[in-house]
Amino acid sequence: MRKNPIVQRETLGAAVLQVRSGRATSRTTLAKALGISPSTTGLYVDHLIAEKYLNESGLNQGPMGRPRRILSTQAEAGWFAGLEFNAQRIQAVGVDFSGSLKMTVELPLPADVLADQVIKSLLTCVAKLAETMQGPLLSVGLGVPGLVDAQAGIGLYYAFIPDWNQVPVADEIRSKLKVPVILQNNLRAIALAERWFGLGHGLNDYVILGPRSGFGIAMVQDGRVIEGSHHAAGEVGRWPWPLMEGAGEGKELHHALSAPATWRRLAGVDGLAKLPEDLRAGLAAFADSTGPEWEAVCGDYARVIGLLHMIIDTGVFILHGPLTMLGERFCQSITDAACALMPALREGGLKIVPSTLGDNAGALGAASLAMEAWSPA
Amino acid sequence: MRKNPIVQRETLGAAVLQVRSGRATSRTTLAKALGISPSTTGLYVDHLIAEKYLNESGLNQGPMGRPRRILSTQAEAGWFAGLEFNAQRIQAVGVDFSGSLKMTVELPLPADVLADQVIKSLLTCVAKLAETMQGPLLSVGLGVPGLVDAQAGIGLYYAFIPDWNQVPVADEIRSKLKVPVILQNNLRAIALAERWFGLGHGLNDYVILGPRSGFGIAMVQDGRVIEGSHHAAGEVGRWPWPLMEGAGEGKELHHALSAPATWRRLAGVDGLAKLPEDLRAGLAAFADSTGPEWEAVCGDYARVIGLLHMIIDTGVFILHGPLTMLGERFCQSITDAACALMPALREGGLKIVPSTLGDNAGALGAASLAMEAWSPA
DNA sequence: TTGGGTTTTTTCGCATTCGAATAAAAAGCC
DNA sequence: GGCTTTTTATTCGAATGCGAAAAAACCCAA
Repeated sequence: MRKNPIVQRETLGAAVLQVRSGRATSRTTLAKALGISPSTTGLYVDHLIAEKYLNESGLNQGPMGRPRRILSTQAEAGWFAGLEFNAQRIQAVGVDFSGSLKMTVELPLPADVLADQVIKSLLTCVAKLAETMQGPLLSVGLGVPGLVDAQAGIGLYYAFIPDWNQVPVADEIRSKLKVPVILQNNLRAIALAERWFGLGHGLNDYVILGPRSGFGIAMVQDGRVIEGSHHAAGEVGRWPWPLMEGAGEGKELHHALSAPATWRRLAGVDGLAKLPEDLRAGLAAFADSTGPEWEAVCGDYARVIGLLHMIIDTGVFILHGPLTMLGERFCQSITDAACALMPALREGGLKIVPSTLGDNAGALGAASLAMEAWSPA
Repeated sequence: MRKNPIVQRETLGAAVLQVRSGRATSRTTLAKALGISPSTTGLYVDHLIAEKYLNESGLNQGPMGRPRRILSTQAEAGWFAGLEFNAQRIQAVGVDFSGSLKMTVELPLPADVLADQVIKSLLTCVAKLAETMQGPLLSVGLGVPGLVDAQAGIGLYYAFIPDWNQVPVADEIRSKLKVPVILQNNLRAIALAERWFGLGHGLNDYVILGPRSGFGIAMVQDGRVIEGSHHAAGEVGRWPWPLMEGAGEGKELHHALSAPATWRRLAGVDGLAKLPEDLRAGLAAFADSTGPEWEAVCGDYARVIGLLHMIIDTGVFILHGPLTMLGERFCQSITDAACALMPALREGGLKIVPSTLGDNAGALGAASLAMEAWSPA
């Protein structure tokens, strides 16, 4: 038997993350992934197995040599809650310790909802999840709309909930549930969701395009989400647009590229026209569209994405939200238009792809937050 | 006496950096800055003093308690070379171990210079510096124009030196001088120069605006320079401009905002007009200018900076290069124009300042690279 | 079946790093 | 001047993490 006392909780958490993500499958690969020695890694793994967070699930014989003892996360060790909301609804997911989505809950919010009630409803969602999820709740991730101070756990501002100003959501929920609560902006949470549940698996640099009721982006550089000095990185929705004309009401990127605006432009109707009941379906109808409207929309997207690409020189743009219904062709049209407008992009390898995640990407991202933040007691 | 054997070279280097920058002035503050225990810090400092890299320069009595034993770097311990070049000239600086600029060398390059001769000339510059600098050369930093793979030490591409393609500059120079050689793009080196010699002292997030023969930016986020997946972050010069018109020859940001273009626009002459002999002086003449040309130039700058600000939400923009001759008022005009065009910026606290560094900022940045990379043998 | 080759895991001694306690150096205060 | 208070630096035992070497587990070939 080996010596027992180990303490670095943070490293234990990191080890679990590596195993859960599949980046590390054995003690040796885990050692490399964590950058610590194989001997120490052995101790950590022993500890985690003793505490029932990990287990050994068989052997993996390579072409030669002693086979690896495969490590995997113990699904029953507990679960993570991912909560995301906007002014209309809360979406919540329960994810087991292995990182598998087990349950989704959706809760509509009344019109003109206030911060207090949002928090209460968030707790309701967790309670609902807890009814079916196995084991203890380990931590909670929160995807919050608007400006967010992730470090402090405070929701700074959100236009569509009147009193959403300097709300210490994280503390409020932590005090009720007695588990760690981690906060992040909606869209930045989605960036994490891509890493854990979507296309961002092996990626270290990518940008999330989030056209919903407005237009914003989230950037991942070197594996880290960019926050900005004022927590406002990626808030490009208030770019004046079209750029060269003067500023004015309605002349912002929000009004040109949001999901409703995109539908209106494709449908060729003005701002007063009623939106379809189901916007996603409404958009899907245009998946095979052509013509000047299509060109115009793609052109605007191309311009914005082109500019972004030349600034931060990232690898991939992942399109999110309702507009994914427009499919691959939409992304391809944008790529083509961008390369036509900006010859420099041809070499740079511009790549735009629709996300494979659905409507609950935000909640999944919140769950990712929870997973990334957790470490054993 | 304490025990002697210490090995973590990297930590020793980091300790010297903290002392040199003035962030740490005593053993205790150094311990905090490095995130290691005071006891260990004591050992490291002893070692560095024994090796003549640091010394104790008196006491600093606080309001109470035992006074701090002030640590400082030993200027005579050696020196760093900072080299920067473009197609016209090399600039080189010698910086002593305390980080003080001691010497500058400038060497013009012949027209149509090739990579080989650039490298030879770089070595000539180092030799010239070595004649007067005291102590051993410790490391060399290189500010290279164009695309650069900093990690690999390779100059990838530069339009104005014909055979500047995949040049392993770092290795070539290292093999001659037998000291570490660190590479970085020109403008990104300037970003470091601001931190060590200029306005970026306490800053962790800022953007360098570099209008010279073209237009590019360098971004520092959380203390780290952003490189981009293809080493091309900040290469915004090929943005189509004016944005909404189609692409075309000469319709790029380069051609609107470069230093020569700015002069031409302010002077109201077309692209064929001859540039003044001394562009800096020529620009300085417009420092008190007004009128539609001034407005137009500031408007374009305002648009670009505004867009950038909303994307990466950084704290400060530092203007570099010849246009600093236009002074504070230029920056103020841009700020005003940006806030007029983009109401969102008013809250965000947009701040634009001219750099206090002169023409040798690139070389100083290269020297900063050298300092940051060095650690004792 | 036995022995070499290869890769993973563990053992074991060592030493760097830490923490708590101690010493040191000054100021203020009676 | 001695006392306490406060902050900085050092001492010293304890222990975490590392490296080298050994052990383990598997393949393959003779």
